[in-house]
Amino acid sequence: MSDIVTLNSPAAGKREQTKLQNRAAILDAARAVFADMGYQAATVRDIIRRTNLSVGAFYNYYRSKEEVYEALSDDSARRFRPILAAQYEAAKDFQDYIRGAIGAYFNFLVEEHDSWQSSRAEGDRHPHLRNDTPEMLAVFDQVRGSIADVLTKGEGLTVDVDYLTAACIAIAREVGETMVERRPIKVDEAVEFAVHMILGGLPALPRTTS
Amino acid sequence: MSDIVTLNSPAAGKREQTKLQNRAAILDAARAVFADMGYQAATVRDIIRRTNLSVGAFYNYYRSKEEVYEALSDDSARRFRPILAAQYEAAKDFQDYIRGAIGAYFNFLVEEHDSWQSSRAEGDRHPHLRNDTPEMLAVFDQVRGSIADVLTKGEGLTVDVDYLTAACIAIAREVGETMVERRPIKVDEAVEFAVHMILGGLPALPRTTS
Amino acid sequence: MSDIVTLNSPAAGKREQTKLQNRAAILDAARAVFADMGYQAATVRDIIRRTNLSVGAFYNYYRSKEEVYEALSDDSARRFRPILAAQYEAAKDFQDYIRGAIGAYFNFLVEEHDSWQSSRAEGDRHPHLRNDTPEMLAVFDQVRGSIADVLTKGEGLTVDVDYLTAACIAIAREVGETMVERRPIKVDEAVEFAVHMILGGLPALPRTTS
Amino acid sequence: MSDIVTLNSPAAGKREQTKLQNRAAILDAARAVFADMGYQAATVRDIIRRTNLSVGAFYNYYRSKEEVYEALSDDSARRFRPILAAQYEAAKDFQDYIRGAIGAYFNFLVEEHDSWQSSRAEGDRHPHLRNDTPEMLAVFDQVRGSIADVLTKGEGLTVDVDYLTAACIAIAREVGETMVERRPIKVDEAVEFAVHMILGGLPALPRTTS
DNA sequence: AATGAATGAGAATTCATTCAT
DNA sequence: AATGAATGAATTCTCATTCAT
Repeated sequence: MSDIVTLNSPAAGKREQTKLQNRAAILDAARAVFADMGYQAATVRDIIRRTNLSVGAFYNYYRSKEEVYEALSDDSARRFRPILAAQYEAAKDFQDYIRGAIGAYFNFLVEEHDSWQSSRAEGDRHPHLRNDTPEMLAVFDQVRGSIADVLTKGEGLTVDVDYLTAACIAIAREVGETMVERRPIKVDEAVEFAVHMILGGLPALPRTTS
Repeated sequence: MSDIVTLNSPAAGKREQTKLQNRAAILDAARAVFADMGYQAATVRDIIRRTNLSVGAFYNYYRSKEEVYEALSDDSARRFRPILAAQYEAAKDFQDYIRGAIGAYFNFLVEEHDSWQSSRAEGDRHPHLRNDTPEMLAVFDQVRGSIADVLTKGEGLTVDVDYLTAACIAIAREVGETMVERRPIKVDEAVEFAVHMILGGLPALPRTTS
Repeated sequence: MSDIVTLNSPAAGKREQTKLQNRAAILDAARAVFADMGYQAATVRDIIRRTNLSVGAFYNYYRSKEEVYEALSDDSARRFRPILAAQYEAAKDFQDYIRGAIGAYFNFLVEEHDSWQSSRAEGDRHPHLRNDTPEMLAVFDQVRGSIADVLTKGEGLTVDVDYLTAACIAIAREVGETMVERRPIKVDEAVEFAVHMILGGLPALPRTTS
Repeated sequence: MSDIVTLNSPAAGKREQTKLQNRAAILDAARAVFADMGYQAATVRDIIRRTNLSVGAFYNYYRSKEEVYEALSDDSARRFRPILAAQYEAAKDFQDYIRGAIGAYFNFLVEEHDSWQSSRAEGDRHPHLRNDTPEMLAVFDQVRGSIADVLTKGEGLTVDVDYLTAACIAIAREVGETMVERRPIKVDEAVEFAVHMILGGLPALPRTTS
């Protein structure tokens, strides 16, 4: 949830408090709504309905539906970035890094997932593809970037970086998605699977001639 | 005056011809539009704009945007099914099958890709996630099903089938996507990569205790 | 039905025959459709669907939906006019005329009614007002005219002619409507009722001072 | 600053005021439009055009054209019902009742008529049949019901109740219509006419054998 | 700031009419 | 003439955004 920063920040008058809370409320509602019906189908009224606020108030905080979308992306990215960075710091090598990043991502995923009521009401045509949420897309970009980063400067890996990045992100994405849809959710198991899938495949990959 | 009936394309009046062309034109336009902006964002007008036809004509052929969506899915599935089935027949074992299926899918992908102008014009918000096309979703479902099928009845594979299927489809999806976005398109290279990624990872996977 | 004149007219080539038949077929279909759903709600396709003809053919015979409406009016009026005229000739006095006119109208009504399948399918909001058919309106105008006519030149009737005409037409209309909705249809009974209602009321009416 | 709450129209904020006015404006416009071109032909745009409001506003107040229709019916019925009930109470016998009901109806008619600008602008195809307004139909139903009611429980009247009701309503309807189209409007005269027409005709009616 | 009604551009769909065959 | 697909204006309705209170 996005209220991490809203409380106890020094010099927060009651007014400022309320403003921050409302901002967060809108983001939370939007998160849920986008997850339920996708960005396009979601209406501003859908969002504020999950809120104590009025349509007007919505536009006091965000200039448009799109701005909320972006705020959501930024928010997620902002929260996920330090976690990923920490993994990066702590990592000894690529294998270590992958394990850390996947772990971080899967845990993040579970937290997010919990925070949605996931009302998942009517005929959801794309059940396996409701992670095109602004949040997730932003996080994917991060992970993608960091994987590419590690691979590029990594020890003599002469594989196709584009493909490997794509594969890593793909595995993380789909295995993660599968994970949160099972009961009970076993994060470690999923991490193990994804990690072994990636790292095990690695030695077998065709070498690039460059 | 004598050759009216002699043109030996069976049962092809000029009228019927045009109708088939129009039907195809709408499908093609819809394909492109869905690929460019996604199903939800696409409007009927967007579709017919890429066509010589009028709004009315659209509704002569399809009752709604959704019907086009389904036609597109059916179409893809229909074309892809036999190819996949052939691979299944020819396959000796899982490895064989995977290679065949991936190969078939990547070739299919290239064909599809070629058939779109891929105008990919302006504000493309999700460049890396535009394979949630009806076409692709239908094909994914196919591949997913057949992989699960092979895995299930396969020789003593005691891995998590859900995860493995997810991973396979994920790799195929994203590597394929990456492939078609590069110039020149090297199908074989991509197939090699994906296949090795999957098969190489296999032995390393955690065994299920069941 | 409108095919009274279509057969055996001298000098009718096969072509002319067909044309007349088609014309009549359209009118018949339109009659039924207008009766079922009203002029506004009826579509040209609704009309031709009850026909062997194509949309194009429709416009070969009539320039517009409205023209059919008018043709229907004309047609009815043309068929009803001589009947009414005959009554007028035969009538000795106002009472005689009223009886004759009402009788003619009610019989006409029953014929018309029979000629419709009266599919009367779905939610008909105005069951008591589906006699605003072009046909009926035209006939009403006729009757209205002739009643006014008789009254005006009639023997010293010093009543309000406008009102009396209105009342006569009203009674004829509604009693007639009621009649055709009952089973079995008893024309004579209805005629008796309407006639007595009108004629019985007559002596009681306030005299105009002129 | 002190009198904000003191304005003693009970619970009437300016906002509420405006809303009520808009609601009424839409109803008025709809009344006029339905009267001018009939329910079927009328479009929502026709209605809001006679208003200061926008299309959107229409849908803030009513969900569809049909809902306006119903609101109109309800409105009329609601206003007319008590008047009719009062007549029913006051009436000594059938004759009394008829006079009262007709009188009430004609007065109601004049009020309604006055409240419309009756723009009756262009191509008015059915000048003599524009009382198929939701308003009027609702009122007819009322009158019809109450007449049938009185007749049924009335003293030994062995006439055909269906026909008599139809005839009464018919006379009221058409004479009323004629009345409001004349200048000057003389309500009493019209009432006299209609009442005598009905009551005078009564003794002459054929008896039912039951 | 908060409210929620008003706005109006734009979406889906229908249908009278035209026109190529 | 007959056919029926094509056209596009017109209709209903939605929804992001603005604005008066």
